[in-house]
Amino acid sequence: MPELPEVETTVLGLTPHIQQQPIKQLQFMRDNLRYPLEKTWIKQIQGQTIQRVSRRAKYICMTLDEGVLLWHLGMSGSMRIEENPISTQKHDHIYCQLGNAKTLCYNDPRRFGFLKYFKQLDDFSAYFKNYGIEPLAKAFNGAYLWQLSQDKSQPIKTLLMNQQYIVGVGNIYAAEALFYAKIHPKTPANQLTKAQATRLVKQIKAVLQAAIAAGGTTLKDFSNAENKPGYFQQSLAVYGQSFCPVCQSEIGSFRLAGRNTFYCPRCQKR
DNA sequence: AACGGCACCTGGTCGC
DNA sequence: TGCGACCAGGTGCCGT
Repeated sequence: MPELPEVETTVLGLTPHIQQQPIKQLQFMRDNLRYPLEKTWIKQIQGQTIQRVSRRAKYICMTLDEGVLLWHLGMSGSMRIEENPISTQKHDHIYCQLGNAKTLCYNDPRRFGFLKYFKQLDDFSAYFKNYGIEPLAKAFNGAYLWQLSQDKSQPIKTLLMNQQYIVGVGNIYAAEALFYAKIHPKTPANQLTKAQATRLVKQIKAVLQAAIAAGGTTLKDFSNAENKPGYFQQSLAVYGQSFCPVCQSEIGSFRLAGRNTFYCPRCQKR
């Protein structure tokens, strides 16, 4: 799913409906998402107010009076707001009724997503200790990526998608950014020139921002808080495409670390 | 340590 | 129309 732009879209869409709202009722329709949902959370969470909604990496964070709710959308998750009376959908797993009579619904066909409740902020912070830099942060620049890459021989695409180094970039946006930067996905990270690193960072930021502006990419399951799809799939240059928008060459693909990897053999020479 | 392989799930699509 | 194989935005464990 949901890479950074889809999570950001979800956060932006949810915020006006749920921020500063008390949680009146929390319902788990099943307890086996990727990680178990613990029944004891319900009592602890009900009655608390959602103070703030934010994104970290591919996670949605809801800061409560005490602790944080941490959501991950997995591959097929989405969240939407329903007005009373709510219309239920197949694969709705969590309902959260708010003080404003709206209901936050978590839907996830494949159930790779999850919800965690951290009562202690320290535990919440600790959860992210092995996560890397936010790609839209100012500190993420060409010099940073070049430095990060120096001791790594793995393909640059694999590095981009490793959340330990850079968060939020997944299979779609890694392919898109590498295409615009004219870098072959298999290029060993430590062979990037400084100029390439600078180009790549610029294109990562540009593609993520463009995707956020378009409301994310909907290949199949993703929808925003209004239950509407994103539009960025119309702007994809290489992911899932047949011909290069620049040179009209046939788009190539191969498997890299188990993921289908799209590229233009002419624009992205090794 | 770093990497590939695969499991976790459902559902859509394609070929027979 | 039906069935099996294969594929999908992510993550994490297990083996080499």
